[in-house]
Amino acid sequence: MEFVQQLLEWYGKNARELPWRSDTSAYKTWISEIMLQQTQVEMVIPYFNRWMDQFPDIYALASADEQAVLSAWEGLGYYSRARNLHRAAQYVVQTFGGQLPRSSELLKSLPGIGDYTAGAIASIAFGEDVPAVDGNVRRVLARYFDVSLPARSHAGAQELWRLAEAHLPPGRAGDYNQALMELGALICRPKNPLCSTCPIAEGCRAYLFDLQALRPVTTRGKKTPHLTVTAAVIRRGDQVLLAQRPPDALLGSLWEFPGGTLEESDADLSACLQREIQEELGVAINVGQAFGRYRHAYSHFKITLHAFLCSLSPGVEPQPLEGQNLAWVKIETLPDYPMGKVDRQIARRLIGEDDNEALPG
DNA sequence: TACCCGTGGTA
DNA sequence: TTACCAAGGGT
Repeated sequence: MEFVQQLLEWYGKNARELPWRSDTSAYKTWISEIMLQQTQVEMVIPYFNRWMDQFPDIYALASADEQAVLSAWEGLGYYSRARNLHRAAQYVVQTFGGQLPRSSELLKSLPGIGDYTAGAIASIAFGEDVPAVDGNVRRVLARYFDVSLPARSHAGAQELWRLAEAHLPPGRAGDYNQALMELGALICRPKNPLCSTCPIAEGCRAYLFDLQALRPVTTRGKKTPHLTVTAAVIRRGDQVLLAQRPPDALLGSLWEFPGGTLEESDADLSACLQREIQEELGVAINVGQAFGRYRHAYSHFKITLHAFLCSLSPGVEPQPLEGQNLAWVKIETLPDYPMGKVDRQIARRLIGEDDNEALPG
């Protein structure tokens, strides 16, 4: 059976013990697969364990507040995954009586489940004979079969799915898919693959031709822009002002210290902050002393954020001009509001934790 | 289709 | 420092 028998044998001996592998229930498999999207195993493990304590089944998830779901997700990134998970749970409870659909095709109808995740859940939890091609599988197959089409192109993806399906051992799709992924993660790594210990190196064309570094074929990404942004820590007594971000934006539905991007027309950082607050909240703020400089890389751009302690003149009340939720929050309750990394650093500094997180200057 | 969407690790 | 990568999906 070509390389598949060797692959399955290797997987049987070398599979890592992971929290979601001891019980391949549909719910646990689903949660783990969503968390694992674009996220490494070591990062997911503690989140998965906490999640199962907090939302042990689909009913607990469906009935939870979105804010609690986002807080459980805080730090994992790609927050639409959490919002989609929450929506999908409610949909499954309402439409399917709490039972996740058992077929790959139906699973794809749920928000947040695409081709890969549908194949993974259907094969691992329900035993359906369907492939699941993720970044690991793309790399393993592109090397083993020396696929020269760009892996992320339409034609390349089609070819890789075809290869995955063509070699799928009936009745063992779950192990087969996971074995390919495990091999990609542990042996057939993007850089410095461990070909000397690879169980299928013998038949690997990339190994034969020494093309490992050129497979899979990738295309150049564009350069990431670097923006300068400002944020206002507007204090009033023991409270501070938070704004909730739009649901479909970057860091959607998370809370932040209001502010925005420095523009050419801004004379300086203070002018930028005053303009942004005027636009978003309809008020003039008094910009006080600097409260830290933070660098951060998002998925497709980088920022340097300058935070400032600010105040409002007596009687001035901020307005949600862009339809956003606003909240005056006591400092000690800041941990209750889900935030992205930079805003969380600011919040922690306000509380008095991690006094040295901000960069000098 | 290309672009948007987080964060942490690595070379 | 920068670029790339990680169990991708939505639009």
